[in-house]
Amino acid sequence: MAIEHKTRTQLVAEAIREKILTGEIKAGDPLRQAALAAELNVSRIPVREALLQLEAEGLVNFEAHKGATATELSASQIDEIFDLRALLEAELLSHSIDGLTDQDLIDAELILTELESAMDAGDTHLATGDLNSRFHGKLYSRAQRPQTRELVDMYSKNSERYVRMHILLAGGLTTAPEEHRTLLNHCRAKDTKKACDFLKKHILGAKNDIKKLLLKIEDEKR
Amino acid sequence: MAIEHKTRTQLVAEAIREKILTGEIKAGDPLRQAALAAELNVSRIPVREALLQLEAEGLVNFEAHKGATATELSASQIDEIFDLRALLEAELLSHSIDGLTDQDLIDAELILTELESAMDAGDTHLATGDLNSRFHGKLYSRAQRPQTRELVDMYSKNSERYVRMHILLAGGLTTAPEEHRTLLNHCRAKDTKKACDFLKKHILGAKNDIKKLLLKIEDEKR
DNA sequence: ACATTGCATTTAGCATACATTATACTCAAG
DNA sequence: CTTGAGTATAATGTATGCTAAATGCAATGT
Repeated sequence: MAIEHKTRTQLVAEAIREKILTGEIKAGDPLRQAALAAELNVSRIPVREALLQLEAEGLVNFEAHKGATATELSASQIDEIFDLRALLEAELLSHSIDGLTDQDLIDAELILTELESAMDAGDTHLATGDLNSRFHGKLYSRAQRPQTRELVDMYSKNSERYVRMHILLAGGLTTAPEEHRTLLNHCRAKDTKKACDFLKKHILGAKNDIKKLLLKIEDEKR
Repeated sequence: MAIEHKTRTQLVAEAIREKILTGEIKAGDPLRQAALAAELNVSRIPVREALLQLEAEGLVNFEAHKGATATELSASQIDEIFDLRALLEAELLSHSIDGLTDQDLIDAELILTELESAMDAGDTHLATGDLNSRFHGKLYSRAQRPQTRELVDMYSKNSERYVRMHILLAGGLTTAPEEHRTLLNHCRAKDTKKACDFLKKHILGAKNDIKKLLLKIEDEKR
């Protein structure tokens, strides 16, 4: 295994992405190239290139001569993104479900139990989001649709900070864990239609929770 | 109206994009930063940044320390991209169709007649692709789904060179113009289901044509 | 008091120069 | 003849510094 040589640009991109996802950089905040460069001990070039990458990921807005800002997602944008996720993830699942092996299903269940015990332990942040996306990822793993997968990953990354915010403010995921169990069972039964329909509902349900929260926050600003 | 100041990066990106779409740069070709910089009379910095943008658009692969190449789409990737397009464009249309005004429909029809006369005149290249995407764009114009729209635009840009290739080699679009008429009629009737189903078939039909061509080319390489 | 123009400051865009990595080639050893 | 280490070369990655655009502020005139 060759040691991998990460470029400064990649490291900087990771650093900034993390800052945005954790909320250290809030939506709308300007991202000054010089400040970031100084903070991370690099020149402005890798910072610029990292910002360009993050723009492609939808995490920052980059305006010529004006600078970059962390993207601010309005309630209507959240709406659209989750609709897209429902559409794309159902598509992925439909292509993956028949290829899922028994081992895959066991793995998925293991992740689920881990997720449940993490929630019982009151682990509201980090772990739950990660485990959640690992569970979904497992179910999509046999889809052989790399581009679709990439899209889905991008959008879930982008929604992550809002999910985290929601977990923080609402004190946990409101979407019950048994929803995941139900989904898993549909997959076990290889019932494509039921599984995909349920998945869509599952995602759209999460959307509504987050949207409510966001609308409340948008309101409070006035 | 303020004059718009295009940055060198943007200009370079447009130049390279055009080279790729017209086929001047063929799939798989390496893109040397220094050569492009010299050719376009800029330094390597804007070239690098342009290449990063093009990577986000899926036109270029950028590998650290190895350089950039024009992306090479295999038959299976074409397959996936067109599936995605069918899914996303149907989604867009479903959100747009009820909002389409009479004027929109007239505009769409005008574009169609223009397209038809261009094809009659034997204009195999440029115009047809552009008019085609303008027609589709018109139908989606009331969707109020900016992110979805952006995705769709990205993917049609990315497929464009293959469509052009197909037009060149097969001597024209095989998808008959009356398909567009049929689609337009469904939209006039505000028959969402029929319109979307037909649109999907329309896109998947184009997919199969192009895939056949691509498989033949891939075969001939052996 | 208000708008407007011009200047100063800040910040982004870009060119040049240097550092680092990957690759092709040479040459020696097995 | 093949293989492998080492070196040369060419390409990419990054730092530094200069240029140009945008923003804020002050001064001037109405």
